[in-house]
Amino acid sequence: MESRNSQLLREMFDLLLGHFGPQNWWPGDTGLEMMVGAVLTQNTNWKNVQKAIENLKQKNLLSLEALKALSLEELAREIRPSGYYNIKAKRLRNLLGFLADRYEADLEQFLEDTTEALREGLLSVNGIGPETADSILLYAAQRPIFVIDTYTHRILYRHGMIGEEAGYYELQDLFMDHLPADPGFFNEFHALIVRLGKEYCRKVPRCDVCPLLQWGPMPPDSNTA
DNA sequence: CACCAGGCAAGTA
DNA sequence: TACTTGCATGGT
Repeated sequence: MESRNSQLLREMFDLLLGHFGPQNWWPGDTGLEMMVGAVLTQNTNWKNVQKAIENLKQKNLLSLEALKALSLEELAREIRPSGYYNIKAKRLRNLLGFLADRYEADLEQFLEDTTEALREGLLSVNGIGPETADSILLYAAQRPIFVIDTYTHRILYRHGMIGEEAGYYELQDLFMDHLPADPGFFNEFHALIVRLGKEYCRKVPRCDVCPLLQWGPMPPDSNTA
């Protein structure tokens, strides 16, 4: 019995794909664009991130050389629409420094490294946590890593598949231990989860009963007044 | 007007 | 170790 979780997750994916269709997420043109997007989207609507990225693109600043040449103030001004622009400018700067130190500022070199080394390195950068690191691994480097976010936690919790206190890696293992390691599949699944979260699985008290996935109980969030 | 968004780090006890 | 707070714009 290839575990009940495996069945649930596959059923979940089929329902979501059938209902929403393919999401075609992260249509970033380059690896660098997706890495920058991964940082800029921290706790931020993707639409705001697009504006920031568009600013960089229009001024031909979306390259390692051009970004490195910008002062922190200039960089912050360009990414202003993405919010938290001062701290995100620093974080992008930290990421650029990491690429320079470890990979000679060569994205090809970066993308050839092992998944384990990349992940460990990315997590050592101030401003890059588990989700940002995994987003870069999945989208930019196309590694079979499942990205966990707040929606994933909320949805699985409300459907009784995890405890409320479950951590990032507990959730990630749930997906990665029970599903085939396919980057395209992980990409689509994560995008569909976010889509479901946005439309149906919001915070209490604006939480509706999910119309798609009704196989489990749906407890409220205890820590949201 | 309030609330939220593909998080993370620093400060506090 | 376990909470709490700062970061900030733009859309509903």
